[in-house]
Amino acid sequence: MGRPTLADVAAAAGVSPSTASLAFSGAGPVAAATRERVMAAAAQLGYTGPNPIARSLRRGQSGVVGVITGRHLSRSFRDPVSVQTLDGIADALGARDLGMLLIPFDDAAPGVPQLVAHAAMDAAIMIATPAPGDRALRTLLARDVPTVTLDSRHRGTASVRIADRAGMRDLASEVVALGHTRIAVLTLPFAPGRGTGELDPDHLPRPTYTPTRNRLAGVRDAGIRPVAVVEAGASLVEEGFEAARRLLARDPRPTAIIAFSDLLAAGVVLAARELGLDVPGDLTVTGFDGVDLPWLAPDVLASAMQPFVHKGTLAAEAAAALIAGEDVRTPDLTVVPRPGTTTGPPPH
Amino acid sequence: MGRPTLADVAAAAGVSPSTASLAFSGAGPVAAATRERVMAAAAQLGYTGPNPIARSLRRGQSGVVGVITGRHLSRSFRDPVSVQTLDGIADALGARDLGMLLIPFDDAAPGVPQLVAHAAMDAAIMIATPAPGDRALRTLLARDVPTVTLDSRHRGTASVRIADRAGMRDLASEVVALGHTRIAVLTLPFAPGRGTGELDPDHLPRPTYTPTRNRLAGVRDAGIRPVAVVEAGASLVEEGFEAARRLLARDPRPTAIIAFSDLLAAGVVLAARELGLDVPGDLTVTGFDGVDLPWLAPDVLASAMQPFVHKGTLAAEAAAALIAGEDVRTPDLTVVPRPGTTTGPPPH
DNA sequence: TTGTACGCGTTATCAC
DNA sequence: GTGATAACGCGTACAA
Repeated sequence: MGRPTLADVAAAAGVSPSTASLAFSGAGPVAAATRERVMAAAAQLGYTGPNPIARSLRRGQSGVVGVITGRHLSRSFRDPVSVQTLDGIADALGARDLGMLLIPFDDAAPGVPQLVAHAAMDAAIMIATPAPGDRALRTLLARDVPTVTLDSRHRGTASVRIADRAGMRDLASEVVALGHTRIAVLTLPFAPGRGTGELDPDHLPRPTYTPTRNRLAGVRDAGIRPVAVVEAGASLVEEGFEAARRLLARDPRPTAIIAFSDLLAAGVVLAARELGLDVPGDLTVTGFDGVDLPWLAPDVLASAMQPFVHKGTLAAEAAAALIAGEDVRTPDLTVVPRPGTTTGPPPH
Repeated sequence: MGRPTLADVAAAAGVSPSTASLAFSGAGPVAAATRERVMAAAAQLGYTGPNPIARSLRRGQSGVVGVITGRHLSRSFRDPVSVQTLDGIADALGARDLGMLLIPFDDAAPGVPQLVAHAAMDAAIMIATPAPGDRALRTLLARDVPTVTLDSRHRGTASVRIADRAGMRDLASEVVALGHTRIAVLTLPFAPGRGTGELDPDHLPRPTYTPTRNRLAGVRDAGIRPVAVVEAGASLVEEGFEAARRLLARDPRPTAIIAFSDLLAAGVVLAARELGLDVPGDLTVTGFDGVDLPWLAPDVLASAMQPFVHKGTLAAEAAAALIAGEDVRTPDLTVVPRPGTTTGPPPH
């Protein structure tokens, strides 16, 4: 015989299955003596508790929240942004005894992973901001899995958003206030699957990717008309490095580069160092996100700090609320300026 | 009416439930025309595939592997060692369409999380090497969840292990060959829940924590009789820093410090820098693990590189094999020396 | 090639 | 406080 079932325990204890169930779940009135007998029988048979799958079937809930990360977890794990978000999610889910099922997915790759389409989950959180039509998101919605997205609003999902437009406006305004006029912008991707490339500052397409759109709007809100715009293919130090080489080769050289993420900005700083440029003496650099990059010492990026952990926590709480059938409305989070050491007046 | 079931689809298509099931799973002969009708009915009703929970119950498998990490994922995510291991696990599980359920657990905290005790999983992988009697491991074994551990052997589990004793012996031998005689050792914890502290080199307890035991044995294999031993409370840069301050305050000062992890060794290098000591001119430092610490530049730690990603892959494959009911025997992995820049002859 | 019948292990509901 | 019954949604012998 295989694993004992609750029915076996009940039989051994001389009670009905329903009573045994109550004894275990504690969800009903059971005489202390009866409970004792049930527990004793369970111990005797080596029964370690209700089969979680059967319980899930009966209750119609799996107790699991799917967390959709970028393909290759290595990237998510190495990216300080995802790490903090995941951390917040893990904390909040754990506090509710909800499981966290990690599902790597990349919309650029063909096919939809089995797990997105078929894994048991009561709700899902998409770590990466999905573009409109994102296949994972579509699949989840088709399955009626309540979904939480970050940074962007989609039909049928709850979303946790951040006031990044205002944050970028404030940050960019400081650059303007310092006297810069030849300002270049290094953006995040405008849409999934686009490579790195230079754009015409006067004819920028509308980014479908929300964070890019908001931050671009923030730059404009600050009254900046960039002398050059480079779109990075991803938020990576290497991308920032390459883009900065292009921007810094221009004549006249920009006196400030506004990057849409700290990782990109870090790449800019490294490129400037390699060219023998002083930051901020020769070049002002700003980032976004407010992550900790000790290896960039002695420089500390001027940035806008996002509350990533809190973002994760709110996302998980939103997921829990969706599971409970509640309506979810999450307030926009705000970003906090971080002065850093990478801004200064333009060289004359 | 709620979500449509396979029975609904079958009814709509005018076939029996079993036929509809076969049409979806593809596990039996179904006429093309019949399949068409079933799929059409499914599309019509918005049926997105078999309910994963019911399917799990029926098959007796959940398709999920639990991954037990240290409490607070932030720590695991920030620790380059865990990150690489998780990465390897994620890759190998994903390739098999197995879900990865992340379960934070700390044996030092009271209680066993619900998830360890009650989550549905076909197998588990413990990222952190469990000490004998580890409560999560005991719980998993009581549940008959096939479990894979790293670096240590336990009854009833498969294990992926590394030849760290030999690796440490080789590394330590090089320090000896350079002529050092006043060698201090900075170890990992001997057992869970112990704090930082200095130990008597002549009366060391036997570490219950396997990696510590093996690396200590490796140091002895190299013929070293340490002048001082400090046990770190955890593999953290800060711990290494504090321990190094103690060790470097000794008179006569050790000329070499052998640390049991790169993070600890990095802390040692930082402490040496703060004291104005030259590495390796005044102090030789070695680490273990072979992780990439760009922020320590220009120093690169002499170390022994563990194949963490591969370790994770093997662990996941072992888990899959256990699920399939196969016997698992994983070969010991070897470590590769990394020369680094932190070793040299002792000052005269 | 298709249909029937049953069981996976649990829990909600209701009667006693 | 306890027990009988049904149902959660599916897969699979087995019979047709």
